[in-house]
Amino acid sequence: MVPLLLPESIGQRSGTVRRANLAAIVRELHLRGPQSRSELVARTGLTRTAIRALIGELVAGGILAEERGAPDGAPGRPSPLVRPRAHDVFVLALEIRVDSLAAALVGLGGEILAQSSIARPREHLSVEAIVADLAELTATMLPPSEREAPIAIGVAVAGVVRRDGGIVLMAPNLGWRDAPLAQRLAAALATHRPVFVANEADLGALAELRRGAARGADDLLFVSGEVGVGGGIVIDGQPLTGVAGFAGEVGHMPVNPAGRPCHCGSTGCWETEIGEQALLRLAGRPEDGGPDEVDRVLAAAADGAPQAVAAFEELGRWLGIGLAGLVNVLNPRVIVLGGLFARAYPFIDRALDRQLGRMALTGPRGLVRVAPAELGIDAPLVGAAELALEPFVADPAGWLGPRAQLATAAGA
Amino acid sequence: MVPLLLPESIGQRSGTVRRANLAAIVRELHLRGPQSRSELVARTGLTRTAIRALIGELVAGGILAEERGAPDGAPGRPSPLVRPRAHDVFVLALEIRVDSLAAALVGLGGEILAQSSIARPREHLSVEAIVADLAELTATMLPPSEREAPIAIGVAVAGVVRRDGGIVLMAPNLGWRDAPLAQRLAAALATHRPVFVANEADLGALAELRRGAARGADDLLFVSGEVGVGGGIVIDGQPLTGVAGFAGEVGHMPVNPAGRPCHCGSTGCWETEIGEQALLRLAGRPEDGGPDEVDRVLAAAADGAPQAVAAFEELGRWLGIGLAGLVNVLNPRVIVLGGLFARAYPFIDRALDRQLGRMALTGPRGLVRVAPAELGIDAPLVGAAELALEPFVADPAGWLGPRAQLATAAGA
DNA sequence: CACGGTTTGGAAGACAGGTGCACAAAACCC
DNA sequence: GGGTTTTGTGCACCTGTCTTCCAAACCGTG
Repeated sequence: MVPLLLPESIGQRSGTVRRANLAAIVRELHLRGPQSRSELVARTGLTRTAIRALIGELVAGGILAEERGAPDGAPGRPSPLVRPRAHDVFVLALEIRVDSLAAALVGLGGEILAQSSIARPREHLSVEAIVADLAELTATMLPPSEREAPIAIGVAVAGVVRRDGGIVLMAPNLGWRDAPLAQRLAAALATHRPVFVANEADLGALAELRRGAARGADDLLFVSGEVGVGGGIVIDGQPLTGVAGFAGEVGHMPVNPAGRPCHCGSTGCWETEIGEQALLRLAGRPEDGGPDEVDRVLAAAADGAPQAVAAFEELGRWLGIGLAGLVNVLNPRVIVLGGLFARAYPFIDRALDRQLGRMALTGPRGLVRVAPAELGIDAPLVGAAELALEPFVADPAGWLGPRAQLATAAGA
Repeated sequence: MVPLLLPESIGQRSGTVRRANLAAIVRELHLRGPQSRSELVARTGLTRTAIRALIGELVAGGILAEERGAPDGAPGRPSPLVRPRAHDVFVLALEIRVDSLAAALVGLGGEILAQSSIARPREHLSVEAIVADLAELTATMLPPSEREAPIAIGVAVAGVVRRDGGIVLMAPNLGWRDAPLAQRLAAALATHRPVFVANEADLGALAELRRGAARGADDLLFVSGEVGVGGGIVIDGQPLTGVAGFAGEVGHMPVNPAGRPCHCGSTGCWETEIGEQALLRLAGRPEDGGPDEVDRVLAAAADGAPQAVAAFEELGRWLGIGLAGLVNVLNPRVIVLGGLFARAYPFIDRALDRQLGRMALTGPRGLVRVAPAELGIDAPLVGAAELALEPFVADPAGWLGPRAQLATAAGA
């Protein structure tokens, strides 16, 4: 797996090596969980001596802890187990959903320490109102005295976010345009910790890649059906944001120029064929019925109601058409379907595969793997935590304080 | 710009630093041309001392040369000019075109040292026959005694190439399937140098990014119209190959499910709306007329013939529809149009922009930049050279011999 | 329960490679 | 020709990993 953040300068100095090695150890533990020292030696290719010094520094810095590993019956001196101190190094993850707000505290290593959510009226709300609600929600998990305890804050939002993660350029469902969400949120939370904002589908993709259905892969296409259709692309472990943050807006890929007008101003967008409204239309229900109607269609399909089953088949067919285009452009290893598509997966499965087989160029060993999401509704929240943890994981040396003493020096 | 090749092990050792710094210097000179030593100091952020030692090693290794820079009127001791020794470090670039074969010798820094091509009958030809012709073509530029002089060989081919660049999985125009081109070519050229094969559109993209219309950018979408429609995607300086090498096959993106059958077996592929045959159909000419008919349509449009002009407008419209989808998925900084689209650019320009404006999500400052290719028919050949040079540029230390003496040691 | 075998942690010195500083060299300007 | 500026050069120093040797801790066996 490749670091998300690139080195700042192209010239490397000696210190770069140590920083890279500290990062390699922390990333390994973050992604694969606690390991023995000697496992880390094997994985990084470094010597025991080097690993010892690096881990010593990270333990002294309060980032990792070492403990006696469980005896495993193997001969030889047992190697201590190294684990991230999730309760000391953690982030606050937030998500602005269509009809709720969610928050979680997530520690290094991915452990969810606390989680909560509140309902939100499904109508346009100002940045100020939502930010205030998020602050209130946060207060239920984090007493005011610990406002600065999370090392960073990550936010998932259904909208286009500028590449640097500060400003929400466009969020149709919320009616936002050029909203300085990061700044407002920092003020409302009364924290000086950095706030990182990103698109919910991009973060869902990251979450499924690291902790969900695509664990182990490093290329992924994530397509999630909600009110609209969002997409997230990960290439070589890096989320693809695009120049302006628009990448992955697969819902507005034209698939049917003779089709219906889309609210984005274009015609025949994929979203108009596979979005929530398209499903309700196909099922002969009121298009604006919202999630309740969708649930009813799902229930009907589960009961075998012909119109519902047919509606999902048609949805699956259009899903396959769009995915075929994306496969031919991106050739990903895994496609993960989230939101509505995950819940409806058993009903769209066959039509989707058939269409994909017809239209996608087949690789040497058949098609890409298509799988429903594993993390469900929490995917973007988990992704927001990963986003917020990323700068730390990519350079833990920066968090070791002005000059953390080496373990050896501290011991003397 | 980011190295194309990733480090092998996640643990960094001290030696890594020197290798990375040698690579940084060579890459800088390769991409931006000859520079003074002090410019390199400024760009890499390394100290004069470090740069001196590194350049000394590269000069001693025969990779770079230092010479007195031209006096520029600035005060202070003049800094020597460092340039790549293009005549000592060069590659052989080959391209298998629809109706010709092309070859070039390209030096480090991108200088074309020699170039030639021969015609090829437009019919299916075996790997053996083409490989033999390529060897013959090569012999006209490179005497047998210098067979091993190029440090590597790069080949551009219109087909899907396995990610590792050894095997052509599928080349419809040539009738190949799982063709071991790299191995056969090495045998025919009687060389032990490595042979790298890649898709011509991917290489065209790389070439336009580094030496053509997208110089300076590091994200690019390249779409080229030939018999079929090929595409190349570059993200953060890295060509996107996809898991199996299929990435960038934009020609087979479905854009019109109610459209025509495509030779790939699917229906309504972009290629069926914007390929050579589509143009000829729109212009009311025989679909199988080939390049000569295409030239006639271009000439007619230049004369203002209504049917030809209308044909290009319709082509531009469909080009815009597909590009809008790609923009919404990839959000690239630059789109470069090659082949037919570059030649027809003045006639498709307006319709394309109009359609793109209608269907693409607009970034903060309007749309992406769309530009015709600069390198013309040579783009894939230039890209093949870049491909072949890449391993060298990414790690020149490996070419410095078992143990090249340091300049200081050599001087003593 | 003592013993050897095995695996791992620990400490000192070697080696690699970039930094910083003082000084010399080579240009320009007046 | 002297002063200024910029850059190359040599040397001591710092950071950081590798190598080597030894000690510690666990297993199995007699």
